[in-house]
Amino acid sequence: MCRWDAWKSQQDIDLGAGREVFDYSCRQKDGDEEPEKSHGDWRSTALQGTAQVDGETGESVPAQALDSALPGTNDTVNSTSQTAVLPPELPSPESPLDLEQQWQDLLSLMELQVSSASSHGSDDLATNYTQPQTTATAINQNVSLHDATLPQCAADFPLFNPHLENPSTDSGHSLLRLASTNSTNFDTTFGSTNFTGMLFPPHMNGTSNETSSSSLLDPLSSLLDEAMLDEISLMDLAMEEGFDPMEASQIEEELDSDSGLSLDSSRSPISPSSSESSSSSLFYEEGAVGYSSESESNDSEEADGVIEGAVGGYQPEYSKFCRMSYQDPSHFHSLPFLEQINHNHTYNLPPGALFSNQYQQPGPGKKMHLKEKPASHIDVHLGRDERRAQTLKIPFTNDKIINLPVDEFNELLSKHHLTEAQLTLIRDIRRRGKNKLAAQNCRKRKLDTIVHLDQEVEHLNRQKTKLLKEKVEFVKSLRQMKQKLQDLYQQVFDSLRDEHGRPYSPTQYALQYANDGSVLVMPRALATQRVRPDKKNKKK
DNA sequence: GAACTTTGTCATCGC
DNA sequence: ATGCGATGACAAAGT
Repeated sequence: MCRWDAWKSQQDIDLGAGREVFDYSCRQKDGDEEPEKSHGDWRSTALQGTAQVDGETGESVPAQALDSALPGTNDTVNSTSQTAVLPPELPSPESPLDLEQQWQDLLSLMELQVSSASSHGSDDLATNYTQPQTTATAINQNVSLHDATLPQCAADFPLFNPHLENPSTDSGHSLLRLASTNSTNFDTTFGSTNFTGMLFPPHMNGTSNETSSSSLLDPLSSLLDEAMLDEISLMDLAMEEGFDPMEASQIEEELDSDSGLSLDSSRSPISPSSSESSSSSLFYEEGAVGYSSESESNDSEEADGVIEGAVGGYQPEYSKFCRMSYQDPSHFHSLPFLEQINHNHTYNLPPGALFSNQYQQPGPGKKMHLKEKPASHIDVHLGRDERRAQTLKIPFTNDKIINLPVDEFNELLSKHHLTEAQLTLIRDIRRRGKNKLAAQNCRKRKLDTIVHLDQEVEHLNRQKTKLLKEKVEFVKSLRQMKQKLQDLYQQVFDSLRDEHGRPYSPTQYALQYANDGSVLVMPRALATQRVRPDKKNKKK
């Protein structure tokens, strides 16, 4: 600043006499550059809609598991056949993702079964369930529940294999093994959780209710009630944060179009209605409008035409090119846009824009002159180099000084016999002029980078919304599956009969899923005890 | 007149 | 070593 002040003072002293000579023609900006002003409010709210997520769940059903669980016959509780077979051969939950997938599979599986049962198996179930089976049920003797049967229901509810194992008799309690084909299925599916908690409804009065459902499937409940519901809450929150269902279709279209970065028209750089067009528009409107006329005037004055074409990209057409290029919103969608920005160093000013001649002054000083000295049109700030050049009688224009290539510039200097002061000034003018352009380019690049980053933010927000929606769908599926599992449990339990053909009391007995995959009917008092598969196998 | 933006300039860095 | 572009920082002018 001190430097500047000193210099300016010097300028005033040196050039004071010649001010009115300079034609500080007003920058066209005064009249025409207003559009460039606005940096568009492209930061508009992030798109909140999202593509519809396929709500279908449970597509890949472990059919073999169900099939094996669906013997279709009443050879259910076969006491001789050891381990009852409950076959859901679901893969081990290696990860939460796997577990989720298994849930999906199980859900679809159940849906199939339920539909099947409702369509043709209900009657059979009713009859067969009351039909005492000859096959011994896998009942633990101590509870006097021998010969518990699991009739036809097994066929309709493959979750429980009809081949009930006759549990060990030395356990001191009756266990009705309903199913166990292998030990890798259900237990692992449910994270090695003792199925007792899952399959022991508090009251088994034959009707499912909410209380029973809540306590029926503890693992499920934990899954849903803890993690999932939290996530639902998150989703709800996300929804509240601005998701507008009305925009969903629109956003969906955007996603479908694979645009990914489609811009709001209101933020389009070419939007004429927006007083705040995008920054890019600002840039190129500036380059085109703010300096094109100056370039034209320059053309008229630069008769020799040395400048034109001398410096690559400084043709007058360049400004138009830039403007047209960046008016196209498509340029905002891809990296080539940025590449263009980064490599096109000509999109700021035409060659003659700044120093077309010593009498033409670009720059903001015009307005000041209109206020202060409309007659002189002197721009103290931007015109100093020109004034100094004229004072030192530099024999060529500042335009040439700044824009000529190095070789031509040196050649030009060699052609003239210049004093040291003149050479110094010329080099300063060149340095400042180039740096001025560089600064303009730098600022434009910076703004363009911001635009691009903002678009990235929008895109990521859309992705986030989409994923949250998918998560909601998954949670819904889990809930449905949970309910179906509860219903299935209820039906299976209700269908069981002891050796006297009487149903088990839901208050005294419950189904328990052992670690080895078998399902047992055991007293509720023992339900809380974890069934050790190794011991059970020994009992077999 | 304060606050903010725009623009030019300088210093510095890295190529 | 030199030139040159890029960029942060600063200040003046403008809004």
